Amino acid sequence: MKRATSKDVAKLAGVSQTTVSFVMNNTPNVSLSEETRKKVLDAANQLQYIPNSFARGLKTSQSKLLGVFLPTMDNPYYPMLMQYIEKYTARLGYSVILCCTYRNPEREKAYLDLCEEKHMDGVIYLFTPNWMKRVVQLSHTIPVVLLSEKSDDIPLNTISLNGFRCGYLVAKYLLDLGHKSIAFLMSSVSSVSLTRTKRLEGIRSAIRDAGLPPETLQVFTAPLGDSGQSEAEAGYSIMEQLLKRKDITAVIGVNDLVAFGALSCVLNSEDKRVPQDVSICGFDNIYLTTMTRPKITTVSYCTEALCELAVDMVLKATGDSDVLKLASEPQLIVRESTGPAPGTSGQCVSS
Amino acid sequence: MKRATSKDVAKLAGVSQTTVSFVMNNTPNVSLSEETRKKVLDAANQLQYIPNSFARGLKTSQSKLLGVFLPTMDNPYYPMLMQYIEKYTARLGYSVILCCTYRNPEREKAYLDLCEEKHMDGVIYLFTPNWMKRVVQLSHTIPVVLLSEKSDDIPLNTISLNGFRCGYLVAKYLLDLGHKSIAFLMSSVSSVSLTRTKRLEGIRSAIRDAGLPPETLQVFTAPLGDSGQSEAEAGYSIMEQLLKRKDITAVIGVNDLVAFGALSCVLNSEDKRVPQDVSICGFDNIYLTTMTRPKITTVSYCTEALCELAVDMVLKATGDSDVLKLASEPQLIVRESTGPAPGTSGQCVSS
DNA sequence: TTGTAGGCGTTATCAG
DNA sequence: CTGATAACGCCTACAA
Repeated sequence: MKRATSKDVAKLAGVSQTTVSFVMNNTPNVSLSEETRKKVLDAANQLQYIPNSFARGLKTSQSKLLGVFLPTMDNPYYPMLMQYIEKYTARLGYSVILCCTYRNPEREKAYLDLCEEKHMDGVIYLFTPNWMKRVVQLSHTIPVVLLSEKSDDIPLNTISLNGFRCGYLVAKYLLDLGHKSIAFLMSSVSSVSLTRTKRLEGIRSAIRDAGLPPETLQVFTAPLGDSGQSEAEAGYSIMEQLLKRKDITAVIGVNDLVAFGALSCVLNSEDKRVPQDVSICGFDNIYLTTMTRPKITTVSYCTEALCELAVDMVLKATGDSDVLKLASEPQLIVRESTGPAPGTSGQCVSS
Repeated sequence: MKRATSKDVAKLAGVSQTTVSFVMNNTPNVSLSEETRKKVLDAANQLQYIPNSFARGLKTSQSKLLGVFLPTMDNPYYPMLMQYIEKYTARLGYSVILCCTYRNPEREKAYLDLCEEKHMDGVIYLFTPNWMKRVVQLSHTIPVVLLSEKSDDIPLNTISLNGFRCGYLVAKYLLDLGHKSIAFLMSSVSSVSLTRTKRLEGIRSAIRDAGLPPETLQVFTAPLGDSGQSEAEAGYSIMEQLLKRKDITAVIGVNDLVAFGALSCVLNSEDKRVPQDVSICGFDNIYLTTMTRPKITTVSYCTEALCELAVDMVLKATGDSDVLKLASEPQLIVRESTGPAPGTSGQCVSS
């Protein structure tokens, strides 16, 4: 049973294809009689007419498709953003294609090609591209927005997550709480990402500003397993080591997953408590951080708003307009997993 | 700058469009000279020729698009399946459109329509549809596969998660461990789903088979917040109540998220320990279950294999062939969160 | 082995 | 206000 075409509708309604098109699209600057309109609508309904998007695309070269690039779904951060994007685009009449790269440049490139082939109306990157050259090239054809870390030398619209500021915020907060020996926990995948590097820089900067020595921060990187859960594993295993030491009083996970792993570890130890003995915090504000007890202190970027903004930018972009660079103002979300350093009176020195 | 078309390539290569088409598609039963082939390939390369999928679709009515329906991304179970599906389809040259319904029938219907409009080559449902009539209708046009609970009266290809068996497995396991008073924890969204009902039936059946009274199982439902994290919240808050009682020795979450919430609660209590005082387990085998300490006992359905199977079914389906019904054979994954009932010698009675 | 020609279902430009 | 008619870019008999 073949699908009804606009021609069929026209025939049934006793009008021309053109008229059908006008009615279906509510074409402006065309006024048709109520009668014709109704006739067409009825016919369309009766035949269950659904416009063929191929034909339409051929004419309009609009696909109503958006490509969303992400490295993995294993970190809930990405599905969360994905969902925000989907929720918003659906309202605008666009659909979303999942472009999961697994941090594999080949896959990334393949999806980039796909974007052209399918004439996607826009591309949103939730991480820093690996094929920068190709992405920039693509951006001449299709609007691209990066929702990740900003790199000044990239000529692409980007909404920066402002990793530096995130790191600074967290570190300043811990420093104000009296912590003098802080650990930064990275999984090995972390090293890849610009965002994560920036977070580290931010932390270091806060320490410097506080007049403390660089040794205040110690960085630990766990070897990587193969699967995504290894981020939490990483946090757990590094924390196991750290528990043997007396000096560390605060732990910053490179993201919430790592922080979660670290927290699990401490929760399982007999002698240490969070936050009385160790403070733990992360970045991203994924839902996990509110599901644990204690709930995890973290940094949020108003992700939903940023996602909507990214969509707006991508859809509004008119050809090669000026490159837009925005930075989110991250917010520290203090919850239960952080507190004054042990042996401190605990006054919060912040302004 | 307009995209190159096959006509451009033909002109540059000094051949006809037809030849270009032949070369690009490696059309069988056509042998062209190495020379022409190379000429065309070079020209295509030089012009960065990418076939226009609209035009191609218009002829072939294939979109190389798959619609994946899921209720939410908040439960990691769904992103996990989504990722499995994406990983596999990408290899087969298909892309995936995220159809997130938020359990809202209107959205679901809208996406169903979209599937027709975009001529998707297949649709995979990761939950039980709400517009069964519409889905069945759609299935006459587009292959549909359900990866969820089987309902005998639904004329759709389905891979059943076999919720009944899942419930049975878990219950039998706990019963064998000597538990005589078991709680089943549901969030209020759970009540919607067929899968979850089946799990409950399976549990009850196991109890019956063990010759124990129905009161062995007590069912608790938490009121629903608005967001997805409330599944874990539900587990947590119900567990808070249960901790005040002495009778319950084992808790089954309607899914891993609920189980996780329950676990968090117990972990935070002073007097109870998992699994010594309470056993906790769930369903789905999401990555969270291995991230906690103790790791959570759960049921797995070999989801990756099932996802690939679903994709195969959807792509191989030739028109209205016979409806295929498969059932997964779920596997109990015993981890650290379950153990013998308190006061039991703890022998495992299982064969 | 290669080229010609027609059509897929829309939209858009013109006349009427 | 409505109706022919011509593309859009590709595929595919069929012809050469």
